[in-house]
Amino acid sequence: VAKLAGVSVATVSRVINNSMTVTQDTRVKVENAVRKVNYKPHLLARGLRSRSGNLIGLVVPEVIMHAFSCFVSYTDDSLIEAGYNMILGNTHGDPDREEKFIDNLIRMNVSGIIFSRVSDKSRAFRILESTNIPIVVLDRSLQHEDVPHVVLDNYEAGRLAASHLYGLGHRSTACVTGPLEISLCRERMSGFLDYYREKGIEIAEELCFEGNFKFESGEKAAHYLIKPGSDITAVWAQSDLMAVGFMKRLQKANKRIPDDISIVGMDDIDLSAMIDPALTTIRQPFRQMCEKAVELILLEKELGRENLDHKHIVLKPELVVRDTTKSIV
Amino acid sequence: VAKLAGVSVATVSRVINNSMTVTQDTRVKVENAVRKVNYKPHLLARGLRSRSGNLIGLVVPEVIMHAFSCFVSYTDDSLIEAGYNMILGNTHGDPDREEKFIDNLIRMNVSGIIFSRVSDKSRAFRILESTNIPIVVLDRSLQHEDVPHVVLDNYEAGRLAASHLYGLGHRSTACVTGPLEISLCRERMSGFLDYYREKGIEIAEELCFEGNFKFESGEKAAHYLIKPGSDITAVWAQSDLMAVGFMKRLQKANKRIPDDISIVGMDDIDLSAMIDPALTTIRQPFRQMCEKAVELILLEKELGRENLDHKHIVLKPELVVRDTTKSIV
DNA sequence: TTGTAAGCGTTATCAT
DNA sequence: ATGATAACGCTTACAA
Repeated sequence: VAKLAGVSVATVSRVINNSMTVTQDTRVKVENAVRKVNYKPHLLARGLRSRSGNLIGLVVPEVIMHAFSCFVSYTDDSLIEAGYNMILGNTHGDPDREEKFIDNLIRMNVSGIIFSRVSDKSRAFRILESTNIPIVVLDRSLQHEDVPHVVLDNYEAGRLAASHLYGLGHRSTACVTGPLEISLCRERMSGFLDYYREKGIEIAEELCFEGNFKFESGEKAAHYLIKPGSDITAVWAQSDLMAVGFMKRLQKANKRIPDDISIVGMDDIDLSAMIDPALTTIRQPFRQMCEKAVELILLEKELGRENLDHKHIVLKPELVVRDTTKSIV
Repeated sequence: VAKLAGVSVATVSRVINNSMTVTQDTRVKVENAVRKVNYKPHLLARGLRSRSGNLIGLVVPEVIMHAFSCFVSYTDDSLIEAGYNMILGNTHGDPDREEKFIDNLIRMNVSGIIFSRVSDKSRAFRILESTNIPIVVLDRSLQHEDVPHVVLDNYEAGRLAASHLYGLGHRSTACVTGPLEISLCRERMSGFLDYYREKGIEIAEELCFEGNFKFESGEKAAHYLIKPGSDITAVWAQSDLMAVGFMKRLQKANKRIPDDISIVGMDDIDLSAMIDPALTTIRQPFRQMCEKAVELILLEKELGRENLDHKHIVLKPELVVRDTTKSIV
């Protein structure tokens, strides 16, 4: 290609990779030629030879859910910044697709995989163990796992919600969880329950409704939990969407928020600030999680998984008080 | 690799690519070997030689906006179905990033680019013209362009909103648009205005508020349009988010929806059905748009851009009537 | 039907 | 400091 400008292909490669073993003289010559032919190195061929491409895979269960579209956007940002390109896999919560896609990634020799697993049932790790591709688990981890990961302190999130409600005087509360096959949902619930337990209040099992993070399951939860005779004064939902569904059902039943029932959500999606009344919620630091995940995977690539000092990054949730919670003392 | 099982690499390649010039006998032999070593072809090396990889790029302005996260999800679905992998670029509405990313795609020799441009100002086409990579413009096209595209009939969407409101008896209406530098916003507005004009009603320029598709600009629009003395009875917002912002501001001012003012949105995002009252809106067939875009780009890859019969696919919007519009006759 | 060898666009090694 | 040349993992003429 650009060697039609005096030198050998090797030298061109050196110029492009800023090898310092090249004269200023020839460097300029090559750079001119490059500009003239408008030459662009082929990124994939590069990866082929040097055994290290510029591709990093991101695996998420559902792009259209707010939390994950944040992951997609923010991870992409950080990767681009670091000079990588992102290849995205949407598993739709299906372990088969998950496995298939990860297989694809391996076959592309990606430099790393950032992985938000479908559920605790994910089998995909078996495949990954046989390679030495750097991997970081994002958001959905298992407690006992040794794999590097970046997660929220979900137990603390539960305690935070509980402490806010308890502080406002609520003694009779309920909890709407995500799918309990996802371990972070169990952790959140434990945090919530434990806090109340420490205060001498045992939340009955019937007051924990298992939803699926979506709007409709929030509505269902309200239907199930708020019966005539129920004395619940507050609820924590493990996603804002469920919280909003809960509110909608309540408003239909002519309950007033927060006067009759206080509600806390989780995630702090845009919607939370838009609705009326605006939702009190627990914010997850999505952007920071993605930044850390990218940092970690780059580090892992450089040092090897074994030599990683801090393989486990745990970030803190933050309480955002708006208008759906109210003191009842 | 797997040629340690009797044959030559060429034969292995033939087996894997289902070349029919191979004996059932050796085929079985090779397949066994492949299974034994758990051999996986390198997808990128493949693309290098055969000049046709399995990668297709998707360029969107903002992953976190609902419409675009639909594009991401649905396009990925269709691509996976067709045996491709998607590489995603989030341009954040920045022509520079757009250009840079498209450059990257070209340098990876992707088999195609599906492209939802930043705005009419996008310079990226200049780069693309110099290659013969198949390209399909999704959603945001320019009227006079010859590039293959898949778009909504935005003019018709405007007419649809207008005809619904006119049919309900609304004679004094306003319109909240997206950024007018995006041509589809202008088309939508024209459709809306033209319909009313044909009925003998000229909508004054001051009654068209230019927003940016987001919630806040809907609030601003309401603040601007609904002054004391204004006799507007209905509004069309070019995005559901703006419609919801509009509603929120109205509710704050103690206007009743739809009794005092009818509202029509656009997109039919999940939120529309969640809020109270549920939003009447114009639905875009996002899934279908993505399917068509993938079909088109595959066809373009096969036939060449010149031999494409139908380069321009225009899909129809659909009115979804809910609770924010009401007859005033 | 199968093997041999060339080639895709890079980088890495080894002379020079 | 630079040039040949091999190599990366695959596909594809062409020859056998």
